[in-house]
Amino acid sequence: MPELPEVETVKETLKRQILGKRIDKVDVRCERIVRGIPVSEFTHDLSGHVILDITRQGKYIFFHCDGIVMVVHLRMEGKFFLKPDTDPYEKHEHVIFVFSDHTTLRYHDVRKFGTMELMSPGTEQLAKGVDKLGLEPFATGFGKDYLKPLVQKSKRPIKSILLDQTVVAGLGNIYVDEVLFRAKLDPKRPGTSISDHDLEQIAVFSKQVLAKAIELGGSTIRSYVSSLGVTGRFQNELKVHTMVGKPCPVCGTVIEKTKVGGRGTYYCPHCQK
DNA sequence: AAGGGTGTTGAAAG
DNA sequence: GCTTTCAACACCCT
Repeated sequence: MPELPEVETVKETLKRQILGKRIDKVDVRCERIVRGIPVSEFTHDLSGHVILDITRQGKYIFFHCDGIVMVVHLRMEGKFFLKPDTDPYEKHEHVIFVFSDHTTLRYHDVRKFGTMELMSPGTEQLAKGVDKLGLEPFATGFGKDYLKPLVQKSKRPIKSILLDQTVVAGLGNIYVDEVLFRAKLDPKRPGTSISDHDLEQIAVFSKQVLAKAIELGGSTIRSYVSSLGVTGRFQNELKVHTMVGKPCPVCGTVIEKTKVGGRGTYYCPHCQK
């Protein structure tokens, strides 16, 4: 369920629920989720440590413990649930963190794409993927001038450029469609064709859309079971994404669905040039 | 009922 | 390099 607003919501919810808890043991039932080190080392290194803080960068979540940092990416369908340790494990609960207070944090991931990796405190910026992240839309310095060389020197479709996490950290398939609709840009336009004014629009709407989505707790589409902290309400604000066949809220033209860079893409063929 | 699609990303191939 | 395609996996919907 991960784009920046959903990950932010998960992070905030987790902070309220598990800060200060001590990990007694970790049960890994799907080994491929743990990256970089053997599972035995992963569980050993986390056991006995207290969760002191939880932070987010792009779509990555950092669990800061005393002496170790766990870097998690939810990929397509990763979710966390807090449950009593007496609850039976469910089918897709692949990593279970058992706390000393007999609660458990369950990592649920139907497709098993999510990742967890351990870093020494202070080196988490070097984690794979994190090391190449571009600026978040809210970061100081994010704006037209930052985007200019990254966008205007690329022939790739503007949508693909904005999905590239080394360019903008945090935008994903939903919010890119929404940003490009508000900026009135055809998702297939090559980066080289994007004007300075367009870049300004992209920067402004990236901030605006993500801020509103965070405020509403992210989006819940595809009727997911509500996961920890993620029963968002931004889906009610979506203007194009998932709206194929519906009228454009601006001009009434029927919203179309196409494919850009292999991703399902919703847009208004009249408004977005 | 097989095939295409799904809020991601990185490895491989061109 | 840069850009595109595809695989990782399980499930849902035509």
